[in-house]
Amino acid sequence: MTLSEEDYIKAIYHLGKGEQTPVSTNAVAEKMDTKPSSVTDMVKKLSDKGVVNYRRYKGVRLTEYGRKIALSIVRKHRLWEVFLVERLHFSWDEVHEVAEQLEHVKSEKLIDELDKHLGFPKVDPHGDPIPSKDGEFKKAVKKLLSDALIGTNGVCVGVKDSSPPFLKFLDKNKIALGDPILVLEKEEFDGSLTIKINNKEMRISEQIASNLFVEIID
Amino acid sequence: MTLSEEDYIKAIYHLGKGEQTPVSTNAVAEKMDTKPSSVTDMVKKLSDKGVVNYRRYKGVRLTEYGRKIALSIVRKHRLWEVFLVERLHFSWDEVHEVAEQLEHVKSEKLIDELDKHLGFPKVDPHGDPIPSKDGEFKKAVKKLLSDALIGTNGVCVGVKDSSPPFLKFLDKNKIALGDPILVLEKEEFDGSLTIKINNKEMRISEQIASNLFVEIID
DNA sequence: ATAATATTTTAGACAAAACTAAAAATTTGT
DNA sequence: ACAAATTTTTAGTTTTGTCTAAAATATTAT
Repeated sequence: MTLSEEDYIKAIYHLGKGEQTPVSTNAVAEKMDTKPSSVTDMVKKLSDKGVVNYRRYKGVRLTEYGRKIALSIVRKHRLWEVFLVERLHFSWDEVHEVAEQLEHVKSEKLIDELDKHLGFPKVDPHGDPIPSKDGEFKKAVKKLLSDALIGTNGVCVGVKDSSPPFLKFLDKNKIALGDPILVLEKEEFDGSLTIKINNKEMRISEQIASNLFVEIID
Repeated sequence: MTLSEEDYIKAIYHLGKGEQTPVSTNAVAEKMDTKPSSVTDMVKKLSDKGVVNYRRYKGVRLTEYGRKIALSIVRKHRLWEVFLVERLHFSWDEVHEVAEQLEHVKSEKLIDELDKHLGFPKVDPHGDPIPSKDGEFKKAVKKLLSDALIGTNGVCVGVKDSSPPFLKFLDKNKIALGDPILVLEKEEFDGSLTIKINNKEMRISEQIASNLFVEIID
């Protein structure tokens, strides 16, 4: 697979929400910042290679083979993201561009050893699950903290609102990405939550909770 | 710089022995496993960009600007090699191909953080020096271990005698290329050395020492 | 249902980087 | 010095991935 082919495969994978639904030419073009005619050309090539199913005017979707390739790219991307954040002091919003490049490096040993080196992480710094070597996901569910049930055990994996005031609030309250969170109580009246984070109980408003993404472990 | 341009720059750099001497079109073609006519084309383009000086039929050499680029690529290549060997359990002869890919990843922060992460290594696993960020080398000198002074810190980089018995000896004593060596003591009487290698002290005869090349860090 | 609109494909061109075959310049051998 | 051999360049193609403009198909709105 060439670099360009891999980029298309990844785009089709993401647009297809992990599979199924055929993706429109225009959608791919938009996502890849290219022209629809270019997409048509590439999609024909990928079809010849058995990576996608394509019928003109009807959109495109990955074959089982194409999905395998997509998952291996996603796996590489997310493992590199973990490496960048955990070992090289990148912040979680700086990693994407670099991981985008690293994901194209070809070496099975490299990625297996990287996985081992990082302790076989299950999610990337944004909380998205990392496919295993054989293409399986640990189905981790990402949801807003405000949507979590009482008793939910999760990991703080992202923010919806990334404005400075909100980030500053998190910082001041020592809430960081990767922190485990347990939901203890939920107030009917205002939707505020009592949570346990870093072994400390605290109460947060509905507004805060609805801007924090958590990943539910099971 | 495109990937291809970077490869040419690196080839010209290496063939020019770190600078100076003009390099022939044929030599570049041979090194890059391509045709001389392709080299001519590319070299013209690089000349237009100010990366090389080129006069037809007279060969090509890097400009000061081109040398800067070459050094930054070499720096990346060698830092990645250190990473692969020290952190991901690659052996020193497996790293080249992968480092060849990683060296093209563009991110200043990535390489600076990697450097820091690895503890600012001065040489790669083959004992070749790693250019610093501003393009300086710690001029590494290669000499026979038997010629090294007490206290010398170096890296094992080659053998003079490459006969099976000698190589077998090295293997049995877990002395491998890339291993760092510290000279602790030198016996007047027979020239035998006490060295520290892989965090283990051992004594080796003058004969062994005079067949092992080491690269001295400073 | 059909005209208007939007999407997608086709056809033809272009740039980058490679190649082949032939021409030009340089180097070598006598 | 000059013919032969070698090296290098030029000219013309090819492939990959892109683009524009125009044609074809699908969707939507009346």
